[in-house]
Parts: sequence; C-alpha cells; structure tokens
Amino acid sequence: MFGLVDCNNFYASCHRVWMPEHRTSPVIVLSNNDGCVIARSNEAKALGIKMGTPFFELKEMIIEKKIIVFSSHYALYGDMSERVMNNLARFSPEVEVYSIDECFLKLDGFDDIAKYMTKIRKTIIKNTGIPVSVGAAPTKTLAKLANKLAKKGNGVCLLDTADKIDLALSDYPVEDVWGIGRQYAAKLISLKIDTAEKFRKMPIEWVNKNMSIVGVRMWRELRGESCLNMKTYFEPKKGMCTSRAFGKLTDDYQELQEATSNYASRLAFKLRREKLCTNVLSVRLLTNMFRKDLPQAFPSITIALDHPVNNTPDLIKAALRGLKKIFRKGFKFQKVEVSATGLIPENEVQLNFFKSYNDRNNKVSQVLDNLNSYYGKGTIRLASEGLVKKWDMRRSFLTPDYTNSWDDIIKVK
DNA sequence: TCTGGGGTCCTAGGACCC
DNA sequence: TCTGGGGTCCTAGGACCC
Repeated sequence: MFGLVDCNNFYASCHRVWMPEHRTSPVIVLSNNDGCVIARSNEAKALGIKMGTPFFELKEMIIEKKIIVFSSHYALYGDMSERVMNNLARFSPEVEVYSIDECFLKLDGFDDIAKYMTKIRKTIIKNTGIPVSVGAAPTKTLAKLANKLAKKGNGVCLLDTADKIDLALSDYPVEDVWGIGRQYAAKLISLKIDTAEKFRKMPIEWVNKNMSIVGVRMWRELRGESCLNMKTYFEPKKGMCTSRAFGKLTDDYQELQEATSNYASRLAFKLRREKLCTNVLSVRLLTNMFRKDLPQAFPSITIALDHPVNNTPDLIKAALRGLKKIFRKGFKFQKVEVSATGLIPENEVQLNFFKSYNDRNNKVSQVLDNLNSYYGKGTIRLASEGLVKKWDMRRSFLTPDYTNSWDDIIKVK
C-alpha cells in the first residue's frame, strides 16, 4: 500500500504558520517579480482566484475582499518542507520525498491503516502547523487520486478494496489523473473519455499507440497493478538551470551582461553545492511573449566546454561568450536562462593537462562560497556581475526571513 | 506598467561505429 | 540487375510534474 501525504496550499500555509492572524483570511502567494498567483488558501480559492492569474488583474479585488498578499519566499518554504519531511520519516521505513510539499510512504504491515493515516495527519499539523492530507491505495497513481479525494473530504482517504476504487474512479475527471496534462486531457475528452473509469476501460493497444509507454503505465496503475516503485535513494541531477525574469524589460547590453554573469554565478554555486561539474553550457535570451506589441525573439546557443567545470570565473566567461553571439539589437528582453547539461560528479572528472589552471579558479570559487556563506549571499562577487542589479526582481510583499536570519527570528512576549 | 522557475522522461531521427 | 545488419550516442521536441 502506497500512502501520499500532500501539504494543503503549501506556500500559503507556510506564511500562515508565522502570521496566525491570517488563519481565516483569503491568502495568496505571488510568483517571482510578483507576477502571478502561485498559491491560494481555501478562502482565496472560494473567491474564484485561479492559479496563474496575473497579479495586476486582482488589484481591485484585493482591496475589496481584504486579501492578504505575499511575495514568494523559497528559503522559508524549503525550511518548512524539511520540518514536515523529518516528521513524516518517523512513520514508515520507506519514504520518498516527491516534491517540496509531497511525500510517498510505504504503508505495508500496519494493523489499521486508516487509523494510522489519521495519526500521521494529526502529528504533522501539531508539530509543524502545516495542514496536510493523506491518501493511500495499492499504486502510486491511485494514492495520488486518493489524496485529492482526501482534500475534498476530511483529510484522509483510503482506497483499499476494488469496490472503493471503482466508486472513486467512476466520476473522477480524467484530466485530474496524475500524468494526464493539458494535451492528453484535450485529446481524451474530445473522444468522450472524460473519467478515470472510462480511460481504464480503453484497450491497452489504443493507450500504447496514442500515449506511449508512459500512458500504459498510468493505465496499469489505475487498474491496481503497481508500475512505479518508491525511489528512496538519492539520484544526482541530470540538468540544472538558472532562469529568472528581470524586474523590467531591457535592451541594454551591459545590463544583460551583468544579469548573465549573475545567473551563471548562481548556476556555478548550485553545481558546487551538489558536487557536480558541467561539460555543456547553454544561454538563451527571451522577450516577453505576452507583449504582442513588441517584436519577439528567443535566441539561444549551446557551448561545449573544454573541460568539465563548476567554478564561477570559467562559467561566467563561457556564458558571456555565448551572450555576445546571440545578442540582437531591437528587442526588449525579459529574461535570460543559463543552463547546464551533461553533468558529471566532481570526483569523476577526467584529469587533464590544464588542471593547475582550473585549480586556481576552483580555489577562487571556494573562497567566494566561504565568504558568502558567512556574510550572506552576494556579499562578494565577480565585477562582471555589476554593482547595482538594475534588472533585479520585484518583491513588494516580502515577509521577514523567520527561519534563516537571526534578525528576523520571531519574538515571544 | 504588470503574466514563475526548475525539473523529469520518452521518442524519433541523424550521425556514427564495425 | 544488383548495394546488409546490428548497434550506440546525441539532440531536439514534446509530453508531463510540482
């Protein structure tokens, strides 16, 4: 039996833990740049606010309905997630942290699973302040489905018999099945396959032909045949990307250079943190697709590096070389993406003649990391990153850094 | 004025090998 | 008149996830 614990309205709930006075207000959390809605409390959902709604469209409603607004704060969510996961780890020998707010638990061998699920739920709420829902079923896909039903009901849903599963699937919208996205949903619904039950009744040959092996696995899982195992071990990443919209559009080459340097530097830091090196670096510029009045361009370049690296100077140099090749005048760019593919563990990199050269830049990076970890992010950086971030994100509704800064720690009277 | 960021897996097709 | 068979690796594109 697979259990799935999912935090309710996770980002909104994280803020509420620290500001309990907003426990009954509609709360929304905004994306980077305060661009659009990425999390909503139940009260905000009830007002009809959809995921992804641009913030500027809501300004009147926010005043009228007294909606509480937060800029996103990923360091806070990361810390709250860790608290939830640490608590969950005590409930099963096999846990898989599936995402920042979700965790699979193997629930075999427990006497009364329904009762155990309730206990998990109550413990997490009590110990972390984050409300969660718990679903369980014979496969991961069914457990996801059970979890959604739990959210609609009392927070717990166990699908452990064929009858219960049949009933749950009979009116479950096909587009809500885990693994069915926009494209497949549109295709299935156009063929009048609009419930999980109807999808499950399709012949396997049809599923295989139209939805590939991924669809077949989903189909089998809905029939109770487990195809997706628990992933309880660490797997290194295969690609890494730093991409972020600027606070404003820009056609200034100098600004783009500074932003590209900064993003490459972040990428280098993330690579070092995970003890990975990269062979291949890509740089892409993007204009704002929503601005139909402006010319659009998405130039990109992929650069093969001489040698796998993760040091800041080499990666910035490569990224700037790429930027120079793709930059075009006459476009207002909104975003730059710097990404690494072909990742190799640091300790598996082939030695080469130029090792001593890399050593110097590796040492520089090490010093950067040490200083920035002690004095705070961005304290020391390469000159090419610029002095002032003219392109920096907008974050007007930022809360204190409760879990990461001594200055912001909560005060108890 | 203002519309997120970071990942995974699968498939098809091309270049290459012996 | 007639030109093999069996592989690997890489990339781009398309689907999905939170």
